[in-house]
Amino acid sequence: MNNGRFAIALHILVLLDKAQGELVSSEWLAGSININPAMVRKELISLRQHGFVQSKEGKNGGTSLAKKASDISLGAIYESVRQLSLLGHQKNTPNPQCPVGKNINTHLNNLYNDTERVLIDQLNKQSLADFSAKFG
Amino acid sequence: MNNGRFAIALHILVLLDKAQGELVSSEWLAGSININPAMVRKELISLRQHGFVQSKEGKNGGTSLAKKASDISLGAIYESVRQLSLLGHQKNTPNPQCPVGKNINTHLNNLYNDTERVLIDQLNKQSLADFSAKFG
DNA sequence: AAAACTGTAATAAAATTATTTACAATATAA
DNA sequence: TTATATTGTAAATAATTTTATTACAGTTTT
Repeated sequence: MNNGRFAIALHILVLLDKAQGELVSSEWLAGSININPAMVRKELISLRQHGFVQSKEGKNGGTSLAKKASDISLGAIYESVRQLSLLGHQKNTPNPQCPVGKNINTHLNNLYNDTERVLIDQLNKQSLADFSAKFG
Repeated sequence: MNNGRFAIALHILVLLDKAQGELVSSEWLAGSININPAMVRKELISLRQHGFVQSKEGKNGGTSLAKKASDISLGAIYESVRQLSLLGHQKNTPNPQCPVGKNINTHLNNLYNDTERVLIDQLNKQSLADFSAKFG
């Protein structure tokens, strides 16, 4: 993977869970995570697109969870932030004249996909509610 | 993770397996992977330190596998190139005054470790010999 | 109409990763 | 015993990716 976004997304979602439906501003979220509010808003775009949260504009606006925390699996959160394949190898351009080079990307991709499937299954064993509960 | 090195390391090891004990030069390896020989040599340092390969200096020198391909698991290769934790979050410095921020790194680390354990177990189901056999 | 927000884009900075260059050391072979 | 091929390693540079900042238009509420 590649993704510090996972930590940010999960952090946001835990905070929203703790807010119990109250609207929370991006500035407040940013204060807990200790990053810039614009970064939070950027991640919120994605979380909204994936149906995890809903936002309200304007004064006293903010964001809340769009579904129950027990219905959001950590695997789904992972999938919302993942970009490339797990082990990276974006710009892999081996020599096509070599029998190994010619085929390695196919075999690597198969391996990555299988591995990532297992990783997501593992994450799916836990919901946001489970994770959030660890914070007492 | 973070690691394009995994692809390079595995590619090198497959090539060495195919060479059946013949010494292979870093230049030749670099030609198949289509990267610079110095990059190959850098990765070889690590592979040597992990006991996967052995090198011979001087004219007609090169590198060969130091153990049977069936005794090198993909999980061990992964572990040789991994640096930080799986999902990245090196510079995560949340607000310690927030009850969530204060504890999130602990919980994230536990989650990452558990997840990575499963990932490595999955990779360990395959040896270098198994992977190399896919190349006919 | 003022204030407190979100939404979004553009830009900049920092960090990471990859590449190149260079050359000393070593071993073989002519 | 000299030329050559090769590893070992470091330093410098370049490219890419990630993260952060700034800015401001659009929305709601008061």
